[in-house]
Amino acid sequence: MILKSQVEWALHCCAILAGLPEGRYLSTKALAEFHGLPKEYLSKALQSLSQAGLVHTTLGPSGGYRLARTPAELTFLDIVEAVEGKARTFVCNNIRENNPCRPQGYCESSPCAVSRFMWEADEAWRAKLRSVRLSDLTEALAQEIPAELWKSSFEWVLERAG
Amino acid sequence: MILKSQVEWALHCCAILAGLPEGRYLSTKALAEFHGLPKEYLSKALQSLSQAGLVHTTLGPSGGYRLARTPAELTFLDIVEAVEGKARTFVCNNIRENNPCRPQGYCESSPCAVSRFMWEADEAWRAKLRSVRLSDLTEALAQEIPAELWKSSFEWVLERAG
DNA sequence: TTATTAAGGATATAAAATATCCCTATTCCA
DNA sequence: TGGAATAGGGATATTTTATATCCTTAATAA
Ligand code: SF4
Ligand code: SF4
Repeated sequence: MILKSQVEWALHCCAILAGLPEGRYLSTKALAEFHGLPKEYLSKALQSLSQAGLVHTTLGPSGGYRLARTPAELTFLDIVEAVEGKARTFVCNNIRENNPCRPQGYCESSPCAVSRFMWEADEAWRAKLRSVRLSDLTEALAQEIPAELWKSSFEWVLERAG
Repeated sequence: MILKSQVEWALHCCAILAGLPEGRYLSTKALAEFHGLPKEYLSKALQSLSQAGLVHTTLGPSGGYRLARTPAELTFLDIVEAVEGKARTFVCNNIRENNPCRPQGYCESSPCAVSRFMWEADEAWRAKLRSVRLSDLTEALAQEIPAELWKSSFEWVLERAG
C-alpha cells in the first residue's frame, strides 16, 4: 500500500503556489519543469486539485493555477484526498458472510470489529494530515532550505508566473 | 491506496486461531473454507504470518497453524505489517533535486518537510494499529456476534483442528 | 507406506498506477 | 482579428502491483 507519487507532486506544487503573489498564476509547464516531472501526467494531479476546489485556474497565455484559499486554510488532508481520493484504505469484503455456520438469510447489520478497528487507524492517519496546514509546510521549508536557493527558486517562479 | 485484501484475511484468521485450544493447529484448508477464500492464495498470507514469527506451524495430517503468542501479545500492527510490509506508505522520490535553481553538486542532507509530515501521519496510523491487541478484537467479536453463531463456528473449527 | 500438510518457486490473470497523445474551449496579446 | 498558449478531458498505451493458480519438495501423523 503506497500513496501515488502524484500526492508528493501535489504537495510540492501547492508549496510553490503558496509563495505566489496575490492574483498571479503558475502554469503546469512551469510546475513540471521546476520539479522535473512529466507535464501531461502532472496535469492530471493539478486537475484533481482543481476539481476539489483547492485551486483556481485561468486559461490562455499567462494562465495557470493559484491557491483558492490561504495556505493557513489548506490542510495536508485536503491535498492528499484531492489526489488520492477520500475512500478508506481498508475495504471490507464482508467475508464473514461466507461462514458455513451462518444461518440462512442471516444479515449482518453493521461492519464487524475488524473493519471498525482498521477504520479507526485510518481516521488517526487522516486526523494527523488534517492537523498540518500548508502554511506549516512553507514555514518548515523556509527554515530548512538554504536562503539563497529559496530566493532564486522564488525568482525563477516569478519570471514564469502569469 | 488500498490495503491488500490479504490484510483482512490475516486478521480474520488470527481471530479464529485465537480461539483455538492450547497445542492444536488449524490448516489452511479449514481457514479457507471457513472464510470462503481461495486456499492457495490465502496460504501466501499465512506464510507471511509464519515468516514474521506470529504463528507456529506443523506439517503432515493434523498440521496447520496456531498463534505463536497469546492474543494479548499480538497487535493489529504485527499482523498488518506481516502481510503488507513495514515500508512507509509515503515514498520520497526526491524531486527537489530537479530544482533548476539548485547549485551543482548540492546535496540535500535529509528528507524535506513534506516527507516528514507525511511520515508523521504514517506513524499515527501505525501507533493506532499498535494499540489494538488481537484480544481486543476477539472480545469485540464475542460481543457483537450472536451467541449461537459464535458457538457453532467454534465447534466447526474444533472439528477440523488437528 | 500413504495421505496430508506447509513452504515456496513459477507462472498466469486482473487491476491500478504511470504516462502519453490528441482534441476542445478559453484567453491573452500582437 | 488571428495566432499562440493555456486548462480540461477523453482515449489509449505501458508498467507495476495485486490476485490467483499450479506444481514440487520435505515433513509428519496414522
Ligand atoms: S472486516 Fe468485518 S465486516 Fe469486513 S468482511 Fe471482515 S468480517 Fe465482514
Ligand atoms: S518529499 Fe521532500 S525529500 Fe521527498 S522528494 Fe519531495 S522534497 Fe524531496
